[in-house]
Amino acid sequence: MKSLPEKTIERLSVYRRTLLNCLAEGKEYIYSHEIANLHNITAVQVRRDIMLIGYSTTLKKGYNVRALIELIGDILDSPRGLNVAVVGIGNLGRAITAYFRGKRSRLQIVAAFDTDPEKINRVISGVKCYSMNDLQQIINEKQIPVAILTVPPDYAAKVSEALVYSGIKGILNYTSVPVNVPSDVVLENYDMITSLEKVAYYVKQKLGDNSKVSYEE
Amino acid sequence: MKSLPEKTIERLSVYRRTLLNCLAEGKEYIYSHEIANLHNITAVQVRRDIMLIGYSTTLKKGYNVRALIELIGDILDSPRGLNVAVVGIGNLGRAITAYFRGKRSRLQIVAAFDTDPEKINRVISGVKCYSMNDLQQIINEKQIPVAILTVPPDYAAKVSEALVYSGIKGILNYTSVPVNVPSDVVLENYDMITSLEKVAYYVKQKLGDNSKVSYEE
DNA sequence: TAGATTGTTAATCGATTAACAATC
DNA sequence: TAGATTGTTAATCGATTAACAATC
Repeated sequence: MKSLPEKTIERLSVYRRTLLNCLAEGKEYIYSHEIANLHNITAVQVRRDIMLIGYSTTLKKGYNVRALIELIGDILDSPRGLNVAVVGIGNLGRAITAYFRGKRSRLQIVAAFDTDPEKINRVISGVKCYSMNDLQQIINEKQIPVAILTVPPDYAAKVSEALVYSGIKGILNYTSVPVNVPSDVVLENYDMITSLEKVAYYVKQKLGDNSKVSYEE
Repeated sequence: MKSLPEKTIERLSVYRRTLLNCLAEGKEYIYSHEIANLHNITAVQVRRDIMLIGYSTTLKKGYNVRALIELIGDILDSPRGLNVAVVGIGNLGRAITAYFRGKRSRLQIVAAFDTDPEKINRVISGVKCYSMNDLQQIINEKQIPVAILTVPPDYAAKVSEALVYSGIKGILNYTSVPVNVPSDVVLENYDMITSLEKVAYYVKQKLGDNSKVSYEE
């Protein structure tokens, strides 16, 4: 279980949520092909992922849902949970905060940061907002290793530098600009413009194909 | 230029925005290693991407920024642009709409949909909101091939079905649940919970390594 | 020319899938 | 047993990178 493929990590996160739903519906066992159908992937891939995390069952009645959830938790979750900060609490920051609140108990959003005096020291979407000037202090006091970056594009570079300097270990970058971090800081780029342009590209391809039944006219 | 790798498409989208910035700063030519540094990738990868899109330069003073931007536009953009709908105009939907407005002129958000009577027929984040009941009618009238799905998780499955039925060709799924679409519909899953759990996982790994300088203590 | 740069093939790496043995 | 299912190796596919020829 040393080093799991990145794609497997992603799928485990998705599997877990599906499995939690199954459990809520009273389903205690699930076949690999059932998991596969729910995610539009193949049963082989599901079985391989499950093999990689070291789970196996002697029964032929599918996997034990509870056991799988627990095992995925052992892999993904930190034992004491992990604190998260939202940096930049504008439209997007607020939406994401609201979106996460209470969802994943092991990942707690414990602070927001902004430069707007109107927001500082207030509770926004259930999270206390601090001044960007107190970044380092709060991050240390509250032991926050993960930051969600939702500042305006022009601030992304400087703020991410400040985050790294303040001891942040992982950044989830929602801004549409690339940020630079040292190699010991985990960086995940989550570029919404790219994802939309990508869909648009493939849609364009399809529309082009279909012998002129085209929106492009 | 038949079929470009998916990863190349993603990078082209990012390159273009960087190149537009360069142009705004008056930079007319750019080396492959400059592009690479801005994106934390290798110059070889940049050159290969550029090779794949069929651009090349005889000069040794870098690529012509304007020409590259135009060429990327030819590949990614539809000649007449592409209309986009935001389906579910809650926190996240509004944030995304505000985020996109005016950014990419070739991808226009032309309609929002919701079930909340308070929202229907009002203009929200600059976009007219329609009833979810009028999905098919508006999508056809306005010729909207792409939908951004930001409804609450429990509605995702049904609404995506309705979108497909209404003739949508591409869905950008921001909900944290998998949706099922026929193979001729482009689907891009954009799971925020997964991306955060992924960062948390890799941060956990790092913290575990560093001989007990750990937040988990 | 020497150095910097581009363009491109071949090798490598990582992820998915095909094939199939094993088991209930 | 036959059929369904799991577990796992090997083959394949896709993406990145190494290596290097060509050019200014």
